[in-house]
Amino acid sequence: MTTTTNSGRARASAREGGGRRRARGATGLASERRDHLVKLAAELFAKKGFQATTVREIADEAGILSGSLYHHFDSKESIVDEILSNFFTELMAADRAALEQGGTPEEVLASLVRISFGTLEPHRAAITVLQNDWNYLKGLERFAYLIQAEEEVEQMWIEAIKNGQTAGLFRPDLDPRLTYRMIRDTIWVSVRWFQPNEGLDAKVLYGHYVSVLLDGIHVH
Amino acid sequence: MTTTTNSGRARASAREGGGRRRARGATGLASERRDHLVKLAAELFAKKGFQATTVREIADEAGILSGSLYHHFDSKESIVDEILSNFFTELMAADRAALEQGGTPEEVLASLVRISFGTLEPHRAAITVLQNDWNYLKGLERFAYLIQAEEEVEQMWIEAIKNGQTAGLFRPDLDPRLTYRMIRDTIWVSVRWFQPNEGLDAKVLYGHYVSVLLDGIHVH
Amino acid sequence: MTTTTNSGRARASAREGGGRRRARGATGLASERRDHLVKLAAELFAKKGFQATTVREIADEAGILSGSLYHHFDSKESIVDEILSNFFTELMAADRAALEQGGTPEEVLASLVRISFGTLEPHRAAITVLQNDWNYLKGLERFAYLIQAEEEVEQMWIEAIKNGQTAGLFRPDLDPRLTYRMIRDTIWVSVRWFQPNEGLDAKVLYGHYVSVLLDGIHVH
Amino acid sequence: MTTTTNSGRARASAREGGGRRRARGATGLASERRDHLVKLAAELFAKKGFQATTVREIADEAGILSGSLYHHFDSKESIVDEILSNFFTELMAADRAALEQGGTPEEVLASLVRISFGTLEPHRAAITVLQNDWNYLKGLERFAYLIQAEEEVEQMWIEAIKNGQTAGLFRPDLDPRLTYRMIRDTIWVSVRWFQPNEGLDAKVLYGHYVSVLLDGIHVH
DNA sequence: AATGAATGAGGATTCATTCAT
DNA sequence: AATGAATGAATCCTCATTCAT
Repeated sequence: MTTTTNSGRARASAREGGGRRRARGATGLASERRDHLVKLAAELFAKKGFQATTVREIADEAGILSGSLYHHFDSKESIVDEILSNFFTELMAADRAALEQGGTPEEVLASLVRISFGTLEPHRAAITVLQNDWNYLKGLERFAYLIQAEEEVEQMWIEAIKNGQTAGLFRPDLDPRLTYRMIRDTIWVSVRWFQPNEGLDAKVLYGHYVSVLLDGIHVH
Repeated sequence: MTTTTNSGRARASAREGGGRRRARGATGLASERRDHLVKLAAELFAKKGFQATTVREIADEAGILSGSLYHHFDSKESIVDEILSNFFTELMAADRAALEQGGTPEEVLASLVRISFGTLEPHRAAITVLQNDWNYLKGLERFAYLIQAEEEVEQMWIEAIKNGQTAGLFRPDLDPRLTYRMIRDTIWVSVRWFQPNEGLDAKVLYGHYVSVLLDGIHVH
Repeated sequence: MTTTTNSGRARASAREGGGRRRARGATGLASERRDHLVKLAAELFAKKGFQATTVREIADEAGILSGSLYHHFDSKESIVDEILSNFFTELMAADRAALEQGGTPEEVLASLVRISFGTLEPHRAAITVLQNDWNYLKGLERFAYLIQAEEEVEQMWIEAIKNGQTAGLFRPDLDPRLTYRMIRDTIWVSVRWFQPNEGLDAKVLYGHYVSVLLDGIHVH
Repeated sequence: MTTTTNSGRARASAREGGGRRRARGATGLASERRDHLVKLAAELFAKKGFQATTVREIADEAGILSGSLYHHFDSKESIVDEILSNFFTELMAADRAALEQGGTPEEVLASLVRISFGTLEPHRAAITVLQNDWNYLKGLERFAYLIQAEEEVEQMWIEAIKNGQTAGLFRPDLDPRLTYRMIRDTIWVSVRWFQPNEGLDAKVLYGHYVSVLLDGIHVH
């Protein structure tokens, strides 16, 4: 079991070798305090970026001194690790379930899209960090597992898209991988500007995006 | 005249009152040395991120000492400023020209898309920085002008899309603003993974994206 | 409450909005460590000047690393701020008390002079900094409050001198403001060369100066 | 002959060893350009302080690049050296002349005071630098000669004061050295706040100061 | 007489992290 | 669980000075 993540599911390689702090209980429940701190940090990371957020700012937000954070976490990286692995664990579990449940290719693809949109609000911070700080984080060995997780997700989408093409539902001239990336990017990047309030909620955005992706902007 | 930008066109407010270094000559041509340094820095910013790139790394790349960079630039920020304003100046000039040239709404929109794709290679570094570091840079007063530039671009696109709807070419149920953002994001985010070599060049990507955006992935 | 001053009394405008470090406890007592560091810094500032004293020198004197100073202080400026505001707070409180206590104009003026001389030893460092580095420090916004403090002191002196003139004790042809400045300068500038040991103590100096100022060097 | 000073008179020890730049012609006339630069630098040193004034600021003021200053001067220090030695050379020459000319002790002392006041305007910058930056400059070997110059001045004053005491004109209970310093400080420190315009000119200030020093502020 | 590019040494400051209490 | 003090390495930037042109 890793020292910093509960799931471990999303994590391809469990970097052991330590566990000096905070093993979670067998029940899988972490301390509320810890979870609270992760949430505070997530907000800050999303707002200011991972690098630009200092450990002191996180501690200030929590009303403690920066050194005290290290009672809960190994490092600043382990906090963001927890945020990101939580997100991927949930996303992949949902994606797998969608594929296992089956249905028409269109239904499966719609499920995948809906799942992605569904993460936009509960995991807004994680997605924002991924958008803004991935370029930096990907350089750290510790986050290599995220690349593998992302590849697994990609495979699931490509499979769904190919099934749709085989079934004659989706245009056969489209490259499944490019199509996946286009959809993925278009959804996740929206965290940059999408504000769930304002009369534009996630459902409207979802409807609009799915509609364009499926039928294009042309009048047919 | 600002000390950090050549064009000034993209820059809404000329922040004077510092400028002890490096005004460009009346010809509008900067020194070759300076331009070279900007290019080196752009590569590094794109690869490692703005914050994660140290001034020393830029200097090392140029074969000089870090302090010597300050003979050419006021600050690290003024380097990235130059990179970004160059990009926006060119993009906006091209967009404006496309609108002025006119044509059918479809032609205009196609031009805007083609222009955006066309910046992907010459301004790859700028776009990458914008994708990865904007969250940080937007917090700096000095980059407020970029927000205004982006808004002007948005208006041009929205106008083109609306014209297409009025002409009955584009689906009237689509929100022009959401549509613009979807297209913009989808194009620019691709710098994250798009490598122009590999048998997948910008034209193929362009063709694929335009095709999906115009006609959707559905078989009609 | 400011983060850098204990008294706040001498400080005309409380510059809030930073203060992530070091608020003093409710008791108004700073940590001994901090006070010790301020004293060390004061000595160095007095000896070498504010600008010429490096943060590393202060830290060296304290036996810690330069970065560690920032656990206690926001900046080098906030250290000197503390030194100077302590001095002004005390001086002004004493001056106010002297005026409130009343007495003949001569007694009041003598009190003011005695108070000024009395600060020469306990606040030698602050006065030295004021003499040597004021030209630099006055350019910093943060020290604008010192100008106002000085003006309040001037008003108290001028009042005392005018009272003496009204009472027929002091020559009516003298400009109270010029007279004040002459006395003030003459006292404080002496820190430049006055060494309290050497058989010339502050009392002798005080006696000499008061005698000349009151009666002149002429034989009458 | 030194490389940086014309007079050499005020300079106790002629630091040779170079003379690679700017020897003055046998006529004692330096280039106008050089004198102009010294004047510009003097203004800046007086306004901002010696340390706080950068070589680039001086060059900017002269409309040249900072490196170009080194065609005229060895170093920043040699500029201030020229400013200060000019001042001392003139002051000492005048003081010597006053003593040689003789007269009653009162006349001699009055002359010395008048001479000091007389330097306030033409040498305002030098005196200001001396007041503000002496604490720093005195630490530099190169300026040791100023200490000797100052001592010579002190001796002249003390002699004059003693003569006055012997003649029964000045109070015999006063310490001549303390009296000198009091007068000297009181005059020179006034550059800090004294602005020659404003209806308060040097003559009024002179009259006031002399009057107080000679007769005190008491009504007799 | 001046430029333009660079040096090199240092300066204040930041910040993740450690650790004794 | 948390404090308070400190570390140590790095960061951006400054500036007097040099020198080939």
